[in-house]
Amino acid sequence: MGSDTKDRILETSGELFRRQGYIGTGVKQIVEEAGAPFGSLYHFFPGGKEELGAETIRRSGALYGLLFVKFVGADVDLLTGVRDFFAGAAHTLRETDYADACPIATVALEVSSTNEELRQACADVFGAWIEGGTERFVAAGIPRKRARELVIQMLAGLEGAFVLSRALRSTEPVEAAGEAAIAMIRAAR
Amino acid sequence: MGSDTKDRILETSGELFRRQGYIGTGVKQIVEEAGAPFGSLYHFFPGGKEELGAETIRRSGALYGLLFVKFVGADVDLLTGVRDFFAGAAHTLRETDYADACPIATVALEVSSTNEELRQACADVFGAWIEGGTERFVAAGIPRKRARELVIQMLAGLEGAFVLSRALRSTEPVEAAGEAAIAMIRAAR
DNA sequence: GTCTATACTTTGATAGAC
DNA sequence: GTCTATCAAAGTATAGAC
Repeated sequence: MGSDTKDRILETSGELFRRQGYIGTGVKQIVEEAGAPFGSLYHFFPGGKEELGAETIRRSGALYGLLFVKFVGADVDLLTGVRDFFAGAAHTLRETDYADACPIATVALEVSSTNEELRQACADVFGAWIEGGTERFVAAGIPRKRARELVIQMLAGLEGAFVLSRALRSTEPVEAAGEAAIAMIRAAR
Repeated sequence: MGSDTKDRILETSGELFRRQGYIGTGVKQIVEEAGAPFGSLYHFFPGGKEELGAETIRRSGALYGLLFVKFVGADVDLLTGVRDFFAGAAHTLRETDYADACPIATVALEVSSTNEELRQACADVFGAWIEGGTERFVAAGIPRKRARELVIQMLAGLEGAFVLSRALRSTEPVEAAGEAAIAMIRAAR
């Protein structure tokens, strides 16, 4: 079924897009770091870099959504889960020298005004995150309308904190955004 | 003193970096849209694209800081000013088909792990915004420590909302982030 | 399906006439 | 200082042997 080579290419492109963005990552670098033959890229992705980009965005986005669910699952306290998720994000930033933040934010900003197909892929991922988060917050007893707004506020805080933390090389923004999310959730219950 | 041609180049690169990022913008496109001779770029920026990039980041960052001061000056109510600033950001997004958001966020994410000089330029801009905002919030009666945290939370919310709004083509995230900022400021007084 | 070689385009940058 | 022509390198994509 799933090809090993194709999976390796997608995993590698996901890592590189997260650190360097879509435009800043060359297809030669991807196949080289994936240990894949150059021809395989166009075998598995006939649409070239753009098709690979779209598939990478959706795959990385789905995985990051699962990471959130792992921290903030239905079985754990919402407040505790969110706190742990932000703490984990700060920890990962420090461990990776501020390279590993959101897997699709850089790409989203790069392509939003220049590539409609990739912009749509990013929009689908963000939309799924917002809807999934809203369901989780509703399950915790927050009214749906407020739940959706709250998820967007939390996600925006996280994404913006990643921008600031990566540039400043400090986890202060991520920690501050986590505190804001916790305070807002506490007030909403 | 200041050269017209150099100013036009910086203004053009600022607009293009905001929409397409640093890597996605070619020097040829910059001089063409600036109506400047190609040779002038290397006359005014001997360090090439990187020197132009650093100067553009600092210039655009300073201008955007002034825009915030224009909305949230010492003479206007803090809450009103912040509300108007977010409303203005949402309005600009709609007017520009979601192209004009933060002038340096795309560049910041692109270069944070790949170009130390440009990363430092972005860090200087964000640092100045945070410090300037902190002073304004302190002047409004908020304790310094909380003021700094609050400014970072507001700025993170804005930056992240820009990422979401541009990709989703909706001002909902920017509006939600504005509401969050207002609520947090209100609670801090 | 794998892999190499290569075509074609665009990029940042430089040289040199004027 | 202005402007054109051009370079070397890197980018994406393709052809074709195996």
